[in-house]
Amino acid sequence: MNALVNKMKALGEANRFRICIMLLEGPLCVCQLLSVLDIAGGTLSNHLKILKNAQLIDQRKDGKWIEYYIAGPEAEKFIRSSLAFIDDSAQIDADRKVIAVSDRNSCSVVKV
Amino acid sequence: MNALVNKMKALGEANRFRICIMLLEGPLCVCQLLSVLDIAGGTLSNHLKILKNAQLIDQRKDGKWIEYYIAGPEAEKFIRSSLAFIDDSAQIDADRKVIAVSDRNSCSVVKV
DNA sequence: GATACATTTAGCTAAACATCGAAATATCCA
DNA sequence: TGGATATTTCGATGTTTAGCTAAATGTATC
Repeated sequence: MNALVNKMKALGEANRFRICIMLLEGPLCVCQLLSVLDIAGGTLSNHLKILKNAQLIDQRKDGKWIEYYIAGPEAEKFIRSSLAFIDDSAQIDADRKVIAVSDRNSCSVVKV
Repeated sequence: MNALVNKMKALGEANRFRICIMLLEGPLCVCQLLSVLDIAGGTLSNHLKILKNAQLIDQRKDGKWIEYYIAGPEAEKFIRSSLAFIDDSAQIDADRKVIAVSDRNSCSVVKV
């Protein structure tokens, strides 16, 4: 039961929820996530650690970047099943649009 | 999205999760829940308020007691869908056994 | 109305958490 | 090697949360 409760707790925060939904579309590096979310790098790193501890996501190195992705089929099923209960998808739709055109080669961490 | 995130956050705590699972079996009064959970009455009352704010449960008066129950079909679907992802159901099975024989007429709030 | 039981509220503490900014670490490329 | 970019770690801070106890409120029954 506790593993499930941890997953729920991990998804029970708006930024982390948005991260997971975005990762359903495919792997993303930290700088891409950062370009969508309005939080500091350190904060994002912490959220990613929480999601990883809950076994919802995992990471791999890809050259200069670190890619995050949904941890596995079980995690994906769990996150997808939550989509059925979304009341207002405006934020999610907006995130998807940004991510769709996001390019890791041009998302400077330095915010203007 | 936020309503869903609130539901997740509400279920992302072990005692509250257990409460919801027990209520799937049928309405229960506070003293019955109290006889299962190892927390103080004030703490339980607070958890119930959080679950109610998340629109997962609701309450009604029944004479001397206050009955809590799953808020509606949507809430029930949401909670039930989580059952598919439970890793270890020992706690839940145990709770169900206690609740099955629980009687609101003989569950004194005064703990011995 | 007094008493017993059920529940909530209030006031408190300690732990957990979200956040920031800055420093530290890692990688790539010129 | 050095500069640019990417990411994590660290220390600090304010907020939230779970928990307790005790007091307050509500209801039923004698």
